[in-house]
Amino acid sequence: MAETKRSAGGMSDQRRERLRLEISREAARLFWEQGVAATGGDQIAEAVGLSTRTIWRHFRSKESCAEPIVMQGVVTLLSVLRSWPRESSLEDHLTAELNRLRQEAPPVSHADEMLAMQMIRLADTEPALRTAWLMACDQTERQLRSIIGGRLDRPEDDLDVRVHAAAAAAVIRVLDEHIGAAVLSGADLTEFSDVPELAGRFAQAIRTATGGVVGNPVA
Amino acid sequence: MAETKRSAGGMSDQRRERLRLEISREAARLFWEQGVAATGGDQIAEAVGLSTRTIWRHFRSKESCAEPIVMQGVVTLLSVLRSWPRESSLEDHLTAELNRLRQEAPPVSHADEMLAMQMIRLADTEPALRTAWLMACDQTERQLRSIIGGRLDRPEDDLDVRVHAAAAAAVIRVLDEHIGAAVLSGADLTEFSDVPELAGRFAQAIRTATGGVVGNPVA
DNA sequence: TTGTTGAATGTCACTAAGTGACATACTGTC
DNA sequence: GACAGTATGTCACTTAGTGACATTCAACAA
Repeated sequence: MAETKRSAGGMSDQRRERLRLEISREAARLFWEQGVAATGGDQIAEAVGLSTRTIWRHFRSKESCAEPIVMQGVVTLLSVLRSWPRESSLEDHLTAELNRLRQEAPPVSHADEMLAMQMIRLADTEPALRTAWLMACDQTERQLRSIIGGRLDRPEDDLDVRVHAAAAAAVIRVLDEHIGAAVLSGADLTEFSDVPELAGRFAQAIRTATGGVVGNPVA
Repeated sequence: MAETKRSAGGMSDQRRERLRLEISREAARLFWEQGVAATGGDQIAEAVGLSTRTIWRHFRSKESCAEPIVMQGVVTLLSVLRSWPRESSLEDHLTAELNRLRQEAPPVSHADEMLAMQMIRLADTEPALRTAWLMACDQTERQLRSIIGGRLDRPEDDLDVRVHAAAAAAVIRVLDEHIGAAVLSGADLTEFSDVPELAGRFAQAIRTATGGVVGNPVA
């Protein structure tokens, strides 16, 4: 299990995150295969090869085991937004970056993306998982605050920044839910393989939800 | 405990909601006074005068006991929006209705509003309560879908309608968090007693978040 | 009044989520 | 190789939450 080195003062954040993700993968697989209620902490622990006690050291509750894998569904978009240079428009940057990622090694595996979509789907009917999904989106929103705050040269706890971040996070969530549902229904995958079109939809939605404040290049 | 009559086929929804609210009030009070972790199901049950088993018949989890009271923080706005006539602008309708409510009997007591704010405040540091708050906002969003769908003459599961509803719900949530925090910090209550100003802020935020689609009168 | 019916509640035993405490194993440093 | 600190395992324990069945209560009918 030891794959990465530890830095001074405890387990490195990176290693901790990797482990959480590993647990999350197994938990999500079990949730999907047999339902949340039918999956126990013992079962998750056994699947990942740890003691049950250790699971609860890394997650505060059973449902929250789904959060990291569900986050994988938005980390790509989030990291792309973090590298958004001030002189580019949202559409241009998104299109360029998503195209680049399509060719290079993808940052998140296809299997993980499927698991994330399955969890979001389950969240539609299982209240326990819905809380996990909403908490993941809440994290997204907090990260968007610093991104948008930086872009507008304002503190990230500024009210307007928070309002814009919340609106942006909300539309990203709905689009994610929509795309996930479509993919899982066996819909045409090609519908979402047109990168400029997809990037345009996200960009346009964010631009609209923030009243045009987030989208244009800034001086 | 019997206060309302039962209609055919079980407890009336109204009576059920009243009971849930009553439980929620006691739970919220205890959560605020001694923390969520230190409050047990038995304690909530005793405070409201029911058996513990009955608490779990009405709520799926301890944290969810906070949802109804937290919802009270937005029901007023939501009911005002539901009565929004097509020929009015959002600003006009909000101002008129909030003014009317200020004079007539308020639909939700001041004590309940304080409890709601306290729960939202706690949600900032207690993950367990944050899930309850986010779930309450999720309910708000679903109701906004039908309101916005009706206004735009579109089905409520239409993608654009869902996107607009999500953005609107998100900004309402942030404004609520902001106002709640300000009130609890002992800030000037008069800052929020200027009805036209307050209505204008909500209206403007919703209008912006929906790209101007929600706000104007419709033919 | 009395009997009947159906839903809400109470009681109690039980499962499972989650924690505290302490022993052990691992990992990097000297 | 000894040392120090952290992660993990083990086990007892608390408490959230459920299932099953008895009881109470409100409405309605005879």
